[in-house]
Amino acid sequence: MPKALPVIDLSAGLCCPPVAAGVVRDAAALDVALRLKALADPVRIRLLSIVLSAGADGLRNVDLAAQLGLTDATISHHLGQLSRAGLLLARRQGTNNYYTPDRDALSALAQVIDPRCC
Amino acid sequence: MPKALPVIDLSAGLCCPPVAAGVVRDAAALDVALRLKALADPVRIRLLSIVLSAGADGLRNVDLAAQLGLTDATISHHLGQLSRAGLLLARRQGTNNYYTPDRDALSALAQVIDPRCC
DNA sequence: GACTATCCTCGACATACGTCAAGGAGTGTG
DNA sequence: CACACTCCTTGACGTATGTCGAGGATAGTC
Repeated sequence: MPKALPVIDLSAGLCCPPVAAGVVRDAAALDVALRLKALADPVRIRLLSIVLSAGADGLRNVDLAAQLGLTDATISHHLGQLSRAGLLLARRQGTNNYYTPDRDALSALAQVIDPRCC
Repeated sequence: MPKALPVIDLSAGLCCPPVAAGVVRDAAALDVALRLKALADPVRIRLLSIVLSAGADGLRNVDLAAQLGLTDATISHHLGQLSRAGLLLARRQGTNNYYTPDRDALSALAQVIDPRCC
């Protein structure tokens, strides 16, 4: 990518037809690509699976940093990526930030790239 | 990523439990992440959608280059990424290479990241 | 053989990305 | 107020990535 990617609001829900439904437009392709890019990292995959397997209360930055063996700065970076893509929800409580997955957003993203579904 | 990612054979079928099924192992996370990374590009999303919407015979490099306004070298690069990730199949015929989507692989990848499905 | 078409590889360039160390901003608690 | 804990931001670093131009390999045509 030679030029900077345009900034897109990814916190809104995904609303794109599946890639198999027809040739996607530029904007839709970029939207999907940015969400997938937020997911396309081994740390973030593990992070998501941990959060998905955790209780409904969610998990904190420190919890995840300890479990993944990375610094809190790095975890904060990854959490930011996932949150900005709308795949993770944050709930502030005192000094703590509890993160929970947005299962609807994940499911919607999955359906977009599934040529079988829908 | 400070150090080079280990090379993994992605041409084989995806065989991972959904991320919501439990905390995924390092290797599985890397496998899924690499496949998603192959998909996490606007050009490759458009490319896939074009190939998915095309006939069963598949499309050639030149066809896609013309439709996307990129050079054949760039298209070759993207096609290589998708093929190496096992998401695209190539069929050689004379000097032509016809590319078709691997719908099963795409569907499998979608199911891995879908917390609703399965 | 000469020419053309298709595809791939290579090298170069600019940009984006993951990680950490250091430090700052809030929010509790004594 | 002082201290501790949690989280985020910034700057720096090495690496990876997308794009192109140039050129090479193979197959088909005249």
